Amino acid sequence: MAYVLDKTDAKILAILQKDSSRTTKSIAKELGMTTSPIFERIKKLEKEGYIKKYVALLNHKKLGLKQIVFMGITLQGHTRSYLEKFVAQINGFPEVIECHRVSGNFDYLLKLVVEDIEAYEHFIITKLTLLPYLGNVQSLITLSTGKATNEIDLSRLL
Amino acid sequence: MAYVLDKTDAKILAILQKDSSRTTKSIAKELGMTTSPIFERIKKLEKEGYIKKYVALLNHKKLGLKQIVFMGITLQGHTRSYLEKFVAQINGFPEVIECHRVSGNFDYLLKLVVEDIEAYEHFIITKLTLLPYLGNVQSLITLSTGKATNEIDLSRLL
DNA sequence: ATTATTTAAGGATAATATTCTGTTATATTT
DNA sequence: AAATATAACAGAATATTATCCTTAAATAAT
Repeated sequence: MAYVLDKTDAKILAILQKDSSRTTKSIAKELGMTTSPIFERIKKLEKEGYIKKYVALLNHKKLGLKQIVFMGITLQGHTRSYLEKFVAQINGFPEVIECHRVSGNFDYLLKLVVEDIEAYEHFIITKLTLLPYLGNVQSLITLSTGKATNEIDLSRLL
Repeated sequence: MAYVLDKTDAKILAILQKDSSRTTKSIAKELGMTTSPIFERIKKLEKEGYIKKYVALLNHKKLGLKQIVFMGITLQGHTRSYLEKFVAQINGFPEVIECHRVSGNFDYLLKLVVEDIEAYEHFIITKLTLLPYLGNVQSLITLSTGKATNEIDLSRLL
């Protein structure tokens, strides 16, 4: 039987997805509880898979990766093997941090983080265009980012 | 004078962006050092802003948010005040986790995480269409996600 | 070569994570 | 509704880590 979250679990998730360096003590205090149940709940949330992992989010601009690019891609063939091969190869490109199969005007939508436009061009020439069955490619160059978060809306559960 | 990363710093960042629950002890062992320098370097990386924050990544599907949608949006007016107002209002929508000003066929590219298509439609009707100056809207419904990470490519620094 | 400056090592301390036990509340069964 | 089983909590004890401090080694500057 599936484990169902209560509001306390939701609050813990809300806190941790904002700042996972929070201590159980600090969370316990905020929620008016002791550390034991908070600790146990967090462990359960991890074990049950509600928490996928803990990561450090880096400042990509400071690390020299200033350009975000989205690409809408159309493939020429759509057999299962084409699609699988495409995704497999995309997974090997560290520049690509997201690859979504979509419905609409493209087959795939990619998100890339690269140094600059020049590096983007280099990626296209040396990597992307080597993929077979590639159809149309449309680039969306990010000029600025107005919002960027990984926080899931949990208000429904709170 | 700007602080420049060495390879040890890059390795630490690479480790932490994969798993920030790693202890300094564990990292120290992996890099053949003691905990003190690792600890100090991490603190410096935080202070200098290379590490933005630590977060828990949640399993959105398990939390009932199964649908990812991208939206290409065109505005009717492009004065500064239009754009600023648009971004400000977008920031108030928890469904929208990313909002990028882009060049190309759209003005903005949005990424949303919602329960399902129905919830997406509800978002459009009750929230998006209330925005003034809205021009064309194109939806890209995600069918499946072949890759999704937050890990920045640090190979250049290693 | 000599002197600063930075970086690491090693150990000490403080804080937190983790475990354990007894208790209370909640739910289930009869 | 009473009895029983189950789950959640509080509080304390222990194990690990984080954090700080001092000294030594390494690197850079003079």
